[in-house]
Amino acid sequence: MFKVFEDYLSEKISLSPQDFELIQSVAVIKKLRKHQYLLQEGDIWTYKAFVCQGLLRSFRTDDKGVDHIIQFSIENWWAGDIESGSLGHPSKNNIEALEPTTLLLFSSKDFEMLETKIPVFKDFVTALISQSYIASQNRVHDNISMNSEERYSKFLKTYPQIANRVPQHMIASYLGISAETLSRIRKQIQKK
Amino acid sequence: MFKVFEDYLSEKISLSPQDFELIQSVAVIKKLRKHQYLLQEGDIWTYKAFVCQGLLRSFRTDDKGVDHIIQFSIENWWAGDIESGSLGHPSKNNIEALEPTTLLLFSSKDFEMLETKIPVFKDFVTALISQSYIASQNRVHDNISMNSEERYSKFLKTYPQIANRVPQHMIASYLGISAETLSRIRKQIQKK
DNA sequence: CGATTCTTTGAAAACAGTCAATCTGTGTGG
DNA sequence: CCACACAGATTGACTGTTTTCAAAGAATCG
Repeated sequence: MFKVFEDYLSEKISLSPQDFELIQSVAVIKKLRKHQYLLQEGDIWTYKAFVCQGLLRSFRTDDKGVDHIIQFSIENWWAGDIESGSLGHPSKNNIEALEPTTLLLFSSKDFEMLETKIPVFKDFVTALISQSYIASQNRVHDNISMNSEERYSKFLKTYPQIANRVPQHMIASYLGISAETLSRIRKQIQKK
Repeated sequence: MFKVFEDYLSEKISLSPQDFELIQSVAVIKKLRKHQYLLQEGDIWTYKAFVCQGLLRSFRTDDKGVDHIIQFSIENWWAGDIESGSLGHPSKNNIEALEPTTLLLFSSKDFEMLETKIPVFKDFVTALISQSYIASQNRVHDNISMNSEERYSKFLKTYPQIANRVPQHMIASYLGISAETLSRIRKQIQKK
C-alpha cells in the first residue's frame, strides 16, 4: 500500500531511497470500511492523511440536520481537516468513507519531522496547499457566478472519476442544491 | 508607508532590524488612484503585494459582462493572483482600486530571496496561505449551506470594515446575488 | 448644478425548495 | 431463488425565492 504513495511522490518530486524509507517508517496504514468515519465533528484532527485507495466525503451537518459536502477525497489525494489541524480547534467536519478505503496516516509530529529532514518534501507540501487554495477560490467563483446546471456540468467534466462513484444526492449536496433539483436538471440536459 | 508593513510583521513574527532593512530594500511602494487597476485579465502576475492603505476588489467578468467579486483586500492584507503567480498563467482576474490605495510590491524573485534568507518569514507566508485556504473553504461552505440573507448577515458581522466602504451592489456580487435581491433582503432585515 | 453612479421598487418570469408519492435497483435473509 | 427491505432517483403539485427588466429616487462627485 505504501507503494501507491511512493509512486505518487515520485511523480512530483525526486527523493532518495533513504527518504522513502524515512517516510515509510512513520506512515501508518489505516483501513476504513464503508460508512466508517475517519473524523467526527468535535474531534481534534492531528494528522495528515493520504488516500491510497477508496473514497471519502468531508461534510458538515447544519442545525436542520442537513449535510453539506465540502469535499470528496479519492486515491492520490489528501483527506483531513486543515482548520482543526493547524489551529488545534475541534473540527466542524465529519469525514466518512463511501467505499472501503485505505489511508496512510502521519501524526502531525512525524509529518513535521519529515518536512524538516526532507526540504523538497516540505516545499512540495507547501505547493500542495497553495494548489488547494487556488482550487477552492475557483470553486467559490463557480458558486457565485454559475447557475446550477452549469455547476453540475462542470463537476461532471472536472471530476468524472468521482461523479460515477458517488450517489447523485451527494453531488447535489456538494453543489449546494437539492437532490430533486439535480434530478430535474439531469432530465433537462438529457433532452438536449 | 513601510512602517505599516513593519508593524504588521512585528505583530506576527519576530524579526531583527537587519531583516526589516533587507525587506525594505526590495519593497517598492506603489500608489493607485481610485478606479486604477493593479492587474487586468490576461496579464501575468509576478509579484507579492501588501496593502498598506486603501481597498481593492479582485473580480472576474463573465461572458455576459457581469462582474463577480472574488475578494476584497484592505489595509494589512495581501492582494494579487496566486494562480497566475504560481503557475505562470495569464490571470483570469482583474484587480481594481476602490479607494486611493498604497501597496508594497515585491517581485517574485525578491520575495523568494526574502523567504530563503529569513526562514521565519517563509514559515509565516506558508501559514498565511494555509489560513487563506481555510477561509476559502469556509466561504465555500457558506455558499452551499446558507441562504442569501444568512450570507449577507454573516458578511456584515465578519467584515464590518469592508461593508461600509464598498457599494452595496459589490457586496451582492461578492455574495453571488443580484443587487436588487440584496436591496430587498436589507428591507426584510430592517423590518425585524 | 448636472452627470453619473447607486439604490430602491414593481411586476412578470424563471428557478429552486419542500413534501409526499412512486419507481428502480440492489442486496440480504428466509 | 424469491420476497422484502432499503437506499436512491424521479415525478407532481405547490410554495417560496431570485432574477430580470424597466423605471424612479437618492446620493455623490467633479
